[in-house]
Amino acid sequence: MIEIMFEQLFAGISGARVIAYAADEAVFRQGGPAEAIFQVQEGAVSMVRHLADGSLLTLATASSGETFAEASLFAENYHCDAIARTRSEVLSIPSAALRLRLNDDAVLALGVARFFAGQVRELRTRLEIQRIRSASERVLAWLRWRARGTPPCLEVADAWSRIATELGLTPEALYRALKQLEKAGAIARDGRAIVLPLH
Amino acid sequence: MIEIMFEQLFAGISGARVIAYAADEAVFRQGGPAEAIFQVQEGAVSMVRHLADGSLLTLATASSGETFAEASLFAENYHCDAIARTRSEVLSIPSAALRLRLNDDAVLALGVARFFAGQVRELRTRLEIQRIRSASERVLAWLRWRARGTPPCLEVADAWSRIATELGLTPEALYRALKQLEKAGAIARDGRAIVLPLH
DNA sequence: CGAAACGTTGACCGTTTTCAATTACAGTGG
DNA sequence: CCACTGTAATTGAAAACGGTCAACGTTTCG
Repeated sequence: MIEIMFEQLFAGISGARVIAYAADEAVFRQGGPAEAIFQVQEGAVSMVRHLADGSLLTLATASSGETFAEASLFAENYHCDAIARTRSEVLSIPSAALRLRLNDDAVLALGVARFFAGQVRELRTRLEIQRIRSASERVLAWLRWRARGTPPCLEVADAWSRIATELGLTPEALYRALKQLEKAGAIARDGRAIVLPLH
Repeated sequence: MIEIMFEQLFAGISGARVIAYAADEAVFRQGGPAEAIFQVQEGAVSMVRHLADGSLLTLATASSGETFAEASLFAENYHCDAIARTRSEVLSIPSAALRLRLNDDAVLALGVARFFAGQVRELRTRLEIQRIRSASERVLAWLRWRARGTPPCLEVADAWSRIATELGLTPEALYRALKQLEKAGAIARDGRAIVLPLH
């Protein structure tokens, strides 16, 4: 869903390209000119801020499908480093042309606002799910959030270990939670598909 | 910061008013017409979705200063309930007038986009901090994020117990983490002020 | 003054992490 | 076609950590 919106939004902007980065390579540096807005195609990119005492603080990590450096639409310079965590491919959308158009084109600006509003909603939900302390309740909440249809079900495309990271759990804890939920009848598994029976 | 931006943004919109809600009272209901966008002044309001099987899923909880139902700018109906968790006061900004203006006024639309982009950044960082498992490292990351100046320091305005909630910890765990950080020399405390010594 | 919320500490318990080992599985090259 | 290699999935056991409960001191405010 995010990808589609993102692609639609910026379909009219020329100069988009996909760039590959090695692990630990910088996509951009704090203080550098804010030239583009990005979407991770493959891999993961962390936003890292250099603090006054020389230490580092990770502000965010964007994985496949997620965007980063949206603020480059509104700022002159980047306020953190973007470092590829692993070998990554990143779609880069130049922001200069976009910025120009945004000042005249209310519809485009509104589209951007709408896109960000959607991200806000998604992030809030992820945050709410993160605060659930019990591993299995957290996993169940995540599944219920992602599931579609009647009965609600979903195909898990990513590796479970990656999902464990998104959930703030260790892979082991996730496996155990899934098993427990299955045993309790809260979910049914068939390969990578999960079904949530209606009570 | 969020409050200021929010107030600025919607300063020109008429019909804003503050409404008080009792605990468990609904600000709006899923399916109802999306008539306003809100900011919590006092208390806390949860967004709750009704799922197919009749159960509930909490999507977000907005506390003092935070906004909710931004999506009412883009949708006809609310997609969840908003329920006051405690006695709350909520600033309500009618969205119909706003929607009209947004289609013509690119600057306002861009301001809204910028506002949401800021929220996205903040939420991403909170999410990143939430995944830190160790209580004291989580607290330290939060402090480093919020601290300003040299040496980095911050005044804690809210009650610690509220901050504990924001951090996804119990108050007890937070007190212990603070004590531990202080003993380790990672922070210095003076009443409600926290200083982060430069190494 | 008294009530209510906040702050602080201690002890115990349960869950998750951690570490380690094993199995399944996909891709690769002999 | 099969051994080989790396990654993901799974299970077990022990330790660590934060949650919970309980008690008490402190501050705030009507």
